[in-house]
Amino acid sequence: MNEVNDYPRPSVTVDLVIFTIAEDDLKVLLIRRGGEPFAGKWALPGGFVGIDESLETAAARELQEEAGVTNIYLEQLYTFGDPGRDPRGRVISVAYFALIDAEQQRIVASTDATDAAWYSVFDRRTGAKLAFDHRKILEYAVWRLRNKIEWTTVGYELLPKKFTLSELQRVYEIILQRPVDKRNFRKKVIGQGRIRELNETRNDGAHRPARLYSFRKG
Amino acid sequence: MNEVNDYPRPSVTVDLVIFTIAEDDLKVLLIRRGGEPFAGKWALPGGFVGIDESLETAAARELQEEAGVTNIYLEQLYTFGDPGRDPRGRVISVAYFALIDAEQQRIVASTDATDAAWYSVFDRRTGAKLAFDHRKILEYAVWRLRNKIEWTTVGYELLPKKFTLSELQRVYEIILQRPVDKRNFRKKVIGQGRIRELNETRNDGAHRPARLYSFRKG
DNA sequence: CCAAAAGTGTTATGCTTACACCCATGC
DNA sequence: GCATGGGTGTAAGCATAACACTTTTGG
Repeated sequence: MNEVNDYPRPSVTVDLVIFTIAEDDLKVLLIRRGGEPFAGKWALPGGFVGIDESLETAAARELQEEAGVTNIYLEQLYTFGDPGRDPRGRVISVAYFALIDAEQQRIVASTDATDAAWYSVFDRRTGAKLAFDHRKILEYAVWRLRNKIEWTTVGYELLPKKFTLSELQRVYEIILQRPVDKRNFRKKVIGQGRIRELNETRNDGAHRPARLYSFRKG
Repeated sequence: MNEVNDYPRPSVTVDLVIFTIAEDDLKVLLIRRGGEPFAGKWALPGGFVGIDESLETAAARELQEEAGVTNIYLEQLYTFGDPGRDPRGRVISVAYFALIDAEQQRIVASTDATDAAWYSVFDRRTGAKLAFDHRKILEYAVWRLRNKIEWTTVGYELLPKKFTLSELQRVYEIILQRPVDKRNFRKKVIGQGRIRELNETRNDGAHRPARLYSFRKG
C-alpha cells in the first residue's frame, strides 16, 4: 500500500446540525460569520477535528463550545466532501446532528463567530441565509430526523425529563408537519413501554392539569 | 473563523464494502495486504482521496481499480475516524458500500495488493481475517444492507438485468438469513410495480421454466 | 357556568402472515 | 412416470386510522 505521507491532505471539520423545539417550531442553531468567505451569512456551528481527537469527541467539544451543552443526543449524519465546497481549500466535513431540549437552550458566545441564534427550519428564508453547502446539510438532517422519529424514540430527546403527552405529540406534529391523532398517538407511545407515568401533574392554566411522564432509557 | 492552514491535517481514505451474491451466499471483496501494517491480513479495498476529487468519485475510482466495475450501486455508509485505527498515523476513512451482480464478478489485479478474493460475510472466520477496524465497518455495512433491503429496492442491484422471482427471493433469504414465503414475496414485489414481466423464460433443468423479469429504474 | 386543554374506546380498513396443491419440464 | 423447481389464492390475525364526548381546572 502507498505511504500515508505520499498524498496531499485535506482539512477535516465537523459541522453540527443542532435541533431544538422552541416557539412551537423546529429550530436549528446558526452562527453568523464574521470574516470571509461568506461574511455576514449564517453557518452551522463546527470546527476542525484535532489530530488526536475522534470525530465524535470533536463533535461533542463543538457542542460544548458553541451551544454550551454536554451529554446530549449526538449522531453522525453524513460526510460532505466535494472539492470547492469551501473556497479556502479542500475541506471535508463530517456532519453530525444533535437534539437538545428546551431547558438547555442557552447559547454560549462563540470564539470564532460574532453571533448565534435559533432559526426556524421550515421558514424558507433560513435556507437562503446559509454559507457553504450548509443548506444541503440542513435539508439532509431534517430528512433524517423525520424518518428517524417514526421508528425510534429520538423524539424524547427534544423534551425535558418530565413532559406531558400533549407536548410529546406536538413534537411529532412539528417535525412531521402534519396533525397527529391524539388517541392513536397515546395508544402508540404507551404501548411502546418506553415512558413511565409519574405521580405528578402540571397545572398550566384554566383547564384540566396534564399528567407528567418520563422517558425510560435503554 | 480560524484559518484552514492552522491545523495539522489527517489523511482521508475511502474504504469499500463491495457485496455480491455468489455460491448461494453473501460475499464481500477483500484484498490481502502485502506490507505492514497487518501484512498477510485481509482488508477492504480502498485508497486515498485525491485532493481535487470528490468522495463519491474516489469511491467509484477505487471500485474500478480494484473490482473492475463501473456504474454500479454505491452509497456512503459512515465515516470512521478514531485516532489509532491506522498505526501509520491519523487516517479518517469514509466507508461506502457497493452492490454488484453475478455477471460483474471479475476482479482486477490491484496495484497495491497481492491478492483479492470474495469471502462469505456470514462465516465467522471472515471477521477474524480483517485488518484495521474493517471488521466493524463490515458489520455496520451488513446491518445497513439488511435494513435497507426491507424498505427499498436495493436487492435488485445484486442480480443481473434479467432474473427470476425465485432468484430475487433467494437474495432476500440470504441477506436476511431467514426463509421467506414464496407467495407473499411474489405478491409484495409485483405489487410494488418496480419490475416488468418479460416474454422470456429461463430453462434451468428438469423442471418448469421460470419467467424472467427486469427491474424498472426510477 | 364558560372556556380550554386533558383524557378515554370502539369500529373499519388495510397489511401481513400462514398455508397446500397443480404445472411444465428433463430424464 | 417421477423428480424438480415454478407458479397460484384465500382466510386469519394484527396493526393502523378514523372518529366524539366527558373531565378537570381557572376565571
